[in-house]
Amino acid sequence: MSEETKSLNFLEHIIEEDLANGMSNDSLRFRFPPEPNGYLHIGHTKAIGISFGLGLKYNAPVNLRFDDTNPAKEEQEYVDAIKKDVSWLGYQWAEECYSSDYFQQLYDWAIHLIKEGKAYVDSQTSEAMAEQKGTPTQPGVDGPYRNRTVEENLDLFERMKAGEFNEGDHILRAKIDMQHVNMLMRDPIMYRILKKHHHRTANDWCIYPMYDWTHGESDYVEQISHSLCSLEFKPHRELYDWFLDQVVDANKLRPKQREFARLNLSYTIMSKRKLLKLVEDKIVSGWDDPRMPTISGLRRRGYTPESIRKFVETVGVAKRENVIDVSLLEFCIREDLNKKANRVMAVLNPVKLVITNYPEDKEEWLEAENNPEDESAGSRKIPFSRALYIEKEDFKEEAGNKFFRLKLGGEVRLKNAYIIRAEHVVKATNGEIIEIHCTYSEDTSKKVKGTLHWVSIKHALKAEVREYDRLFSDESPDSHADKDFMEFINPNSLKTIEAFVEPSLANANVGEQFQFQRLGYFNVDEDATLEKLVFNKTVGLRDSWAKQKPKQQNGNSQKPQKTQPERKAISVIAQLGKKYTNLPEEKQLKVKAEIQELAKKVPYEDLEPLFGTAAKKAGTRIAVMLTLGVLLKNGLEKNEAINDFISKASNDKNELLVTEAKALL
RNA sequence: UGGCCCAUGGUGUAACUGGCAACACGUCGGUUUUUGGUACCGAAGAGUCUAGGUUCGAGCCCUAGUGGGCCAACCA
Repeated sequence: MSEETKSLNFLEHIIEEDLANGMSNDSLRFRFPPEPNGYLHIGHTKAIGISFGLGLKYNAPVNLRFDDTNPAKEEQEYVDAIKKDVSWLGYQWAEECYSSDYFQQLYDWAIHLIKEGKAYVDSQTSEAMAEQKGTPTQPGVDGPYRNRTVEENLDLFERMKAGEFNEGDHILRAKIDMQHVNMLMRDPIMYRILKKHHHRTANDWCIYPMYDWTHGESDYVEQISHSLCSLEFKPHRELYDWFLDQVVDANKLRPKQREFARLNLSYTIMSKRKLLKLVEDKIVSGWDDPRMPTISGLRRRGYTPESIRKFVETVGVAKRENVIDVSLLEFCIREDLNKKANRVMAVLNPVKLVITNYPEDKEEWLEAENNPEDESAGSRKIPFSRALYIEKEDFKEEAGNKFFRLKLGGEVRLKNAYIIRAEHVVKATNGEIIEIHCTYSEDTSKKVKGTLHWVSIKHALKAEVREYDRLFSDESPDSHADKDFMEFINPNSLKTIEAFVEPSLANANVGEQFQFQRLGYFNVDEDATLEKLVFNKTVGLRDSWAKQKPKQQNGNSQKPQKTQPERKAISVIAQLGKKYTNLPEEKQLKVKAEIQELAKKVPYEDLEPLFGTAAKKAGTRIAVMLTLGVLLKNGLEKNEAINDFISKASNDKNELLVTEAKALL
């Protein structure tokens, strides 16, 4: 088990430190706390992966806790969907918890706070309270009800609970500090009246606790050691700790909140509210539309749990804002499916190909390997006959020798079958090629450049294939202050094609995944019926030919990559010098030579200012000295500044510098 | 007229108590190949936002600046 130890992320460092400081491994406990008000998306996967991943790593329990404190937005449907998604991802929670399980405890603690004079009932309008709250740059002011007596507060709060008041009449607030620099500490609301049916507690309660009052206390009840959430909760930490301070028992574990940067994916959005809009506006067919970044969407699209977990792991955890390129997600799914998906042949944009020397009524069933990556996948038989379909793209009447596919007079291999030669084409009146006539040879041992996939027309099955493109045309659609994300909707994100697939697919099951050879990975959509197959394109294969084509079009086109302006030689030298004294001798020689080479390009005007380099920066001075040496050798006259610089350096305490200086004396 | 957080190749993440900036994706080239896939080999690409400071030595510590993000819902 001497696997190379992977470096730890900052959360793991925190845990290691806690462990080193005496926390026992047994007290490690994590939680994933979604609000059941929508579907989970790829962004949540990161949070899930972090907490559950830590649970796996430290062999610690992880709770799934539904943060259900707002009955106006939450529904059982979402609870079920979330549970399904988390288990589908392959994680097992220790306990299924609900914030609503703690309503009574929270209420009791609230009473305690009131009695301590740390919470009070406010009876103003929300507008009035907002006004008193101030702004980030202006302190707030105390409201008129702030100093109600404990008795009055107790009485009012009990009557709030008893349902005597209407929504909005009163709220319970913590009494902290209206002038606090952190807005969240300006007497935050703990309870509001909500006369709504709750999906679990039904009508037992008409007062509901707010997030801040609930979250830390729930972590405490569950004895969560590390409560991990995304960065926007950082300002809440102070409140989290304040609320905890009011109730913790010194003998029990005190949870700590730590924050990480949430995941952003290029060309998509990650906000539940905005995703909901796509659903409501019928831009997509539902939360599980294969174009959606939801877990259910990705699942339907053909992403595997393994690939998503790999993705999250690869992405890492830190505190910096990030936008991850979708290409990484695509890499993860390709890598996984390459190993798992059986290969089949399907033609998406067909053109008819007739093998003129193949008998009209003959058919053969040829052996085809199911997966070259997996011997145990075995093989199957596929039918071959005189009339086939191949991809339109795979034939050109004329083409250069970079084109490995079929052209007139050229030979190509039909995958798992014979080698054919294109003899001539039949065109429609509009010039479109409608048939390619070929001859075949049974000798399959010959080397040819290209191999094409195909289906036998007589045996092929029709299938609907849905190809997806990104939903948005902008890399970061919801981060434009001046534009709405809806403006970037890609109108062509779904393309439906009538395709022809090999007959072995007749009994493919919903969800089953295949590689359509040379095209990509596809799975059977749930819309498929006995009569009609429906496939989703999960992701295409890497295609280095597709990348070639644009290059050829604009001739010897220049790369789109930005060429960086060349750095000034002197700044490179200074950079190199900085580390000079720190290097092992061998490398020093290398760098020295490098500096001397660069020095040839340095004008004296660039060099002189560096004579003033602080005495301490020996490395830089050495680099300057080396450069100067080259300039002098190339005919530069010594002047006062130069002599001064050299003489000072030759008396330096750094031996390397002294050596170089003396060489110039 | 504030507070907090962040800053390393195109992207993301590393770099242990300060000591030769690494890994993955992507890009480019090559080898193999009955998938222009896979696998394998190789290359380019950052000198760590800027300016100071501490140090023999700074991506890492300190100060200031710059840039970005977050903070004013009876949402979570």
